[in-house]
Amino acid sequence: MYSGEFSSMPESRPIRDIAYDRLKHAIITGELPAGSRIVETTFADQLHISRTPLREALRKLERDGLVEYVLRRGVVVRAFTLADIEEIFTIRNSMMMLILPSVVERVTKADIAELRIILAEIDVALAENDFDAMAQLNRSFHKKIESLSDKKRILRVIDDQEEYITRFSAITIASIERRANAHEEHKQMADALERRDLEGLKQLFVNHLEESKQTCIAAVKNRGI
Amino acid sequence: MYSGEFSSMPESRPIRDIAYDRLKHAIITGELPAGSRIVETTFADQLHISRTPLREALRKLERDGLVEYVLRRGVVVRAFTLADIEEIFTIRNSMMMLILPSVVERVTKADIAELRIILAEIDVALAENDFDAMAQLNRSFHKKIESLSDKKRILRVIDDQEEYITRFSAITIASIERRANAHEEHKQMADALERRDLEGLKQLFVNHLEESKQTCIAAVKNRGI
DNA sequence: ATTCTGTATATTGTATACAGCTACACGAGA
DNA sequence: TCTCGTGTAGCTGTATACAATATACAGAAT
Repeated sequence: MYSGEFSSMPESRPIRDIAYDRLKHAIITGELPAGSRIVETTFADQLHISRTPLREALRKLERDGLVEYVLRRGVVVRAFTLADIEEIFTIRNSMMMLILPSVVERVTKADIAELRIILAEIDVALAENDFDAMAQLNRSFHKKIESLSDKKRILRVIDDQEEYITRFSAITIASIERRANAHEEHKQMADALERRDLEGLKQLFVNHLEESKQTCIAAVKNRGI
Repeated sequence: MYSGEFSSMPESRPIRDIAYDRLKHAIITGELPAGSRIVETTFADQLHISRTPLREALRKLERDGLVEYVLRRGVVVRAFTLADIEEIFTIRNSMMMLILPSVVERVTKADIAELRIILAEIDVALAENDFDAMAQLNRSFHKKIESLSDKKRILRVIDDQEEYITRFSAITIASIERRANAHEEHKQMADALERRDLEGLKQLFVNHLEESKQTCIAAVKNRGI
């Protein structure tokens, strides 16, 4: 029956997952700001799908904590308080401390090379003031380091928490000194990782995340959420 | 149309949430063991509901990580490895360390009294060898302590992780010496909390969770999951 | 003017219909 | 006996239909 824009992928995942990804992306990027109401018929029509898979996507987002469900009123994109941001960074920091030993243990020369490539790309993005690319690359850098660990469940916790703050990454990057400093810190991380210097790496992460948090909080205070 | 067993609650939550709770409970208690396939039509009939709300419940369980989804094959209750259990306790321990300061800061005399009541009830359950009651009460004890914190997001992480191991609580309690020791440790926790002895409490939790973990792992190794 | 109320409308909650895929059983041929 | 279709039953994926409820708004009563 359905033969819309997804038909090109014969082996494709269920439509509900595609809808889920789209909505999640829209929320994370801020395209759908906090407080937005997600009316099922409207969004279903917009995505050219029926309500059924859309609703299933909404149930997932509900469990993710990205949207809030009100009985008989549907879902609304959730807002965040400064306390939320504070906790998210705290959790993330704590989880990083837990996986870093396995990261240091498992890292290979090839991994370091990959990290250096990303850093070089960030250099370019920095020079070109390409904020979108920077946000993407910074995320890749962190993801790459995290992926070196084999602690799947801890990684999932980190991932879950990260989803919430990604929408503020643009804000953080907008800060001139912060984006330069962050880049410098990333380079030091790659170095520490190459030396398999666990303690050094831990300290770098603690500082890095603390700085990011402060920048994020300051920015949100100024602009509101 | 529907006038089944839920009709007695006119203001009730959506059926999908009731189905979600039921399935979750069944998984957590082990009534639905790992590997069980959840066939939509079968379970929908069983719960006297249609597939639609059941499917939405399944999407939530999927995000919880309690079931696994296979394309065009539906969902299966997920299995756990020892590595999973290890990580779950690690995460939980780490999160507890993060909330304990706020717990110690916010605890009141009334809270302590509540804890002592639970402890007295555990005394009774212990004497009567009522394992179910013990499991329930132990959980209440921990929940009560956790609830003293105001760190909502961290609490949610703890809660999420706890869901996974609850199904092993019966195993843990089955160990004679462990259940006596655990009770003793709980009493010491209440005392430390009353003294607002943060460091003591931290140490007690680290030991308590470590012991629980070891018992859990040993039991699972013997019986399999 | 204000408040209340009835009704229309919008939107969610649930059930059902139908299409398509997958796995498995069964039988034909080697 | 084994292998390889091939049909069929069972199940999932999606769409649609229908029911129930909340909201908005107009009009009546005060």
